[in-house]
Parts: sequence; C-alpha cells; structure tokens
Amino acid sequence: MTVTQHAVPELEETTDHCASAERPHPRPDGQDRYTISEVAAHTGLSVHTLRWYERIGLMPHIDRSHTGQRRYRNTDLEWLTFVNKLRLTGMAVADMVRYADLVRQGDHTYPERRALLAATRQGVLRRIGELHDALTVLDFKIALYSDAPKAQERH
Amino acid sequence: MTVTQHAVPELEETTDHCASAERPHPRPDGQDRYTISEVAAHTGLSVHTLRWYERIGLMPHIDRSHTGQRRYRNTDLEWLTFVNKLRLTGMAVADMVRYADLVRQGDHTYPERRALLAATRQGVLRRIGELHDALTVLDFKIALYSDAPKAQERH
DNA sequence: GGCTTGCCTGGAGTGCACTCCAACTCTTTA
DNA sequence: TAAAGAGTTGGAGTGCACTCCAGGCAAGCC
Repeated sequence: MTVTQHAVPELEETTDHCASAERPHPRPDGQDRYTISEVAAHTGLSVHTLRWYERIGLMPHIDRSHTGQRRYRNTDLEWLTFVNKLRLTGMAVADMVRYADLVRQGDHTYPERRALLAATRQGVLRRIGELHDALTVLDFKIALYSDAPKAQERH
Repeated sequence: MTVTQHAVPELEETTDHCASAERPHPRPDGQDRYTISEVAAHTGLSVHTLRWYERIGLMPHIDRSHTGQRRYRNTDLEWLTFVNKLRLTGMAVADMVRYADLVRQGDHTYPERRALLAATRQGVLRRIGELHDALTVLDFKIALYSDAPKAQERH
C-alpha cells in the first residue's frame, strides 16, 4: 500500500470556460500536443513528478511551445504508461532511468534491456509469492477474530 | 522508556554464555531468553530496527536481564514473525503500531483489529492484481526483445 | 491596466523506514 | 590489568520518491 497516491482526478473546471481543456484522453497523432496538466490528469502523476522525471533523465526529450511550455506527444504518454507499470512492479526509479538510458542508446542494448526486465519479472513473481503467503496469515487471523470473538489467544 | 527492569532475576544466566551466540532458532518455552542479536539473526531485522520498533510502540514490553539487556521470549519472536508478515503486505508501520495498540487494549478490540486486517487483505488483493497486470506487460516486452532482436519498435 | 490562470526554474522541504553515532556499562578473554 | 566484545541510550543522519516554494513569464479576460 505504499504505492503513493496523489490528488483525485475530480472534474476540475466544470464551472466556467467549459469548452476548454477538458480532455485527459489521447488525441490522434498530429493533434497530440498535451500540456503538462493534461498529462498529469491522464497518467495520474503530479505535474511535479512529471517535471522531476524529466530532470532525472527518465523522459525522452519533450517538445516545447514557442513560449517554452512542455508539449507532450502520444509517444510520451505511452512511455509514461509503461513507466507507471514498471513503478507498480516496485522497480527503483534509478533502474527505470537506467532502462530509459538503454532505450536512448539504441537497438544494440536489446539484450541488456531484456535482462533488466527479466530480473524485474523475477522480482514480481517473488513478490506475488510473498503476498500470497501473507494472505494466508491474514485469512487465518481474520478467521480467528470472526469465528471466536471471545477465544483466548495472543495477537 | 522509564519502565526499567523489575523482578524476574530468574535463570537468565543459564542461557547467557553457555552456547556461543550461534543459534537463531527458537528454544522451548522456559529457556527462551534471547539477546537482541539472536533475535536479529532469527528475524532478519537489524538490532537497530528491533530497538526502534520498541521505541515506537510496535513491541510489547520486553524483559530485561539484571544488567538491563533485553531478553526476548518466544512470544516476542512470534509477534515479530507476524509483524514481518504485515510488513510484507506493505502495511505502513504506523498502522502496525495501531494494531499493536489494539492488542494491548484487550479482547474488546477484536472487531477493530479484524477490520484493520481485512482492509490490509483488500490491499494485498489489489496489489496482487496490479502485479499480475504488470507481469503481462513485462512478458510482452521481454518477448519483443527475445523474438525480434532486430525488430523496429520504440521502447 | 489589472487580475487570474497556467506554466517555468533551481533548490529546499517532507515523510517514511530505517540506520548510524557517541558515549557509556558490563562481562569475558589474554 | 588491559583490551575486546556485546549491550545500552537519545538523537542525528540517510536514501528514496516525491512535493513544494519563491519568483518570474505569457496569455486571456473585464
């Protein structure tokens, strides 16, 4: 449960200027120039986190508008979706940066990328095992508390 | 932490220096007076963490030797084993402290303990789902890197 | 022109879960 | 008797992954 949370997706500006940016969902290639807050709404990451990801090298180069504002593309959205999956696996951010580096370096890094993902996969399997294990204990305890509310036991 | 030691001079010295501290495994009740480093070896937690757990109220009262050193019992080992399981579920330490509190308060807290564990259980199930999800993506990517080492794709 | 909104930056701050430190006591071994 | 080794404490430090802040810029609206 330590996966962090952030804000609610809530409906932001249903009040005034309704015809404005009310679309966290992808647009077809060619019209895909999302502001940072659109991307935040779409990915569930905060704008802080998006900028931080860029700073630490977890993002490819992001286009800018003529005033210097970020304009994300569909490929950036896809990358972030994948990053989110990696995050869910519990992969350390440093490892994700390493992976992003490998992607930047080109196709000859396929084996190393594959190895990185395979190691992550192993970790996920181990974690699932641990969780199943913990689940058994939880079920046992819960049954104790449910079935014998007056029984004598310790914790 | 001003509880200090009282009573319980008992037979502690029988287990102190007889066998060198090379026994991370439980002994029968009655001879169960483990030093902190024995408990660390048994549980996989560091001695720092064991003392910290005590400070924050995650442990019941731990007996002391006549010189003020901790002497853990089998029940303490069992509790730590359970705590480790809760840790594996991803439960926050603050919640574990809350649970420990409920245990201290007595049997009338059964319903709340049960609720806490049930919520944790839900979290574990959700987490397992996420991990399975991530596994699918990982397998897809790994297959890409394995089967088509020269294929044209992005990340 | 003034106000609001959204975005920009580098750097500082936060919360969690440890992890370590200095200075001490006590016991055992050389 | 001296040194080593394991334990004690309160408090400070660490690493991670964000999260926020101050100060500023650009655009839209009344």
